[in-house]
Amino acid sequence: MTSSKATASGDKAVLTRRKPTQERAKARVERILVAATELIAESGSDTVRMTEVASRAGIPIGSLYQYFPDKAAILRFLAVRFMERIRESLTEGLQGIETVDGALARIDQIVEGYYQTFIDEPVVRDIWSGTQSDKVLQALDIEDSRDNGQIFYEVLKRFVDPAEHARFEAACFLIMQMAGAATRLAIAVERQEGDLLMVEFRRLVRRELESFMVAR
Amino acid sequence: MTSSKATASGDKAVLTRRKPTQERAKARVERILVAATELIAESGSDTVRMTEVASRAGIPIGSLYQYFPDKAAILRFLAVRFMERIRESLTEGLQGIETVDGALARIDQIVEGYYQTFIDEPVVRDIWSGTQSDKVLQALDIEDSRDNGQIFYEVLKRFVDPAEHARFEAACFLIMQMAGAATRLAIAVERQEGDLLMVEFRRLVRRELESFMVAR
DNA sequence: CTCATAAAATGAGTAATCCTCACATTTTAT
DNA sequence: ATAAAATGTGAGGATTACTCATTTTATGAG
Repeated sequence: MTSSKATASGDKAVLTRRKPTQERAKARVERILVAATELIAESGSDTVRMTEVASRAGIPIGSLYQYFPDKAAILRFLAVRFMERIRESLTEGLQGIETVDGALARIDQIVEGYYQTFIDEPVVRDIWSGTQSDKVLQALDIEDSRDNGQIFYEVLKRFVDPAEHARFEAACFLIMQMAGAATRLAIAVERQEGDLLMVEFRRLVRRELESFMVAR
Repeated sequence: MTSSKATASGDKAVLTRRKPTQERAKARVERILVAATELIAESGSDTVRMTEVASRAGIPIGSLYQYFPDKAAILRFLAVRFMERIRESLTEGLQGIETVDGALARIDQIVEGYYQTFIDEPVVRDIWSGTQSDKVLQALDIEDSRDNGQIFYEVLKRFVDPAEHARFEAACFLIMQMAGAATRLAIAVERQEGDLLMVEFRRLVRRELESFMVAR
């Protein structure tokens, strides 16, 4: 999934784009992404113009469209890249868990780290706010939550009564989406209030997980 | 807030529009909204064209812009109208609560009713999915959650230890946003899975509230 | 090295669509 | 009846995502 090829584009017309194989082409794609990232950081993804991205990247507009079928594809690429980053830190953060308490503490850290990432990176914040405006990205986000929830579930299910496994799986999925929602909310309000909301959210998650994790 | 005048539009330029005072004008505004609603129901808010709305409403494009400064304003109006509807049913649903158990049961009903509304009304679903694509609407949504959370808080705080009131207030706000997120998720996936997720969500809310509501 | 063929690059132009504004018409006030 | 205010109108301006015919560069066989 590192390349720009995405089967998810089967919405209206299948727009096949050149896949960068030569070095020069790969460098170009990267320059496009850098340019887009900079411009988003400067003025928000809504106001970014394709011509601006092209000129900032130092390439003609036609070349830009060689690699990205449309504007949304650029944002999508950045969003997917971010999702991959999150996935990694999630997988990493869940490694070597031994006890229920250990698990809960680790999850607390993960959620807090997630929030911090949004605070620190304006581009992530911007693109993520607009996640819901693109149906394709919306679907990707849901699938991402589902996958992350699955990872969560696999790691934690051993602490859960097998009779509750199905429910717990659903809960993990739900929690992932809610983490996104809570974080979006927290970054949208004043910093201080956001911090407070995240504290409450972490408590909520803990409580929810505790309710599943019987002492063993 | 029933009129189209909204202070929230202080983003770029203040676009003051004619406020319908004559009967004819009021009828026109209503026809615009009906036309927009129909078209959204038919093909989704993304693909609705202003010229289509106008012709469906049987008025020229210029007249449409007499009452709505831009396309987003129409969607916003419909969204706000929906928020008002929800607010009413929320206020109503919280009336005459006597016990903690009564409160919890009532809230369960409210959340379920909310979900049902989304399932039953495709237009609501469509506009709401796009809530996050419009910054202004996003802000309105957050303020709405805050207000609803406040209503919740006022009704339920008597069951909560005063020392926890501040936290509880934040939790109510958070829960409102999460209800929106959970519902959006539930309607985005297959019906059966959505039902399951909502069951989990309701359980989660109940657990969260129970944790605050000490027996009295 | 030379030429033919394929791949990639280019940017002026097309198409779609939001929205304006100068003028016409209708309503209200005196 | 007349002036003033409110409302109605739709051709066209403005923006911007995206295309495609043409030019440039790479490849490779003779």
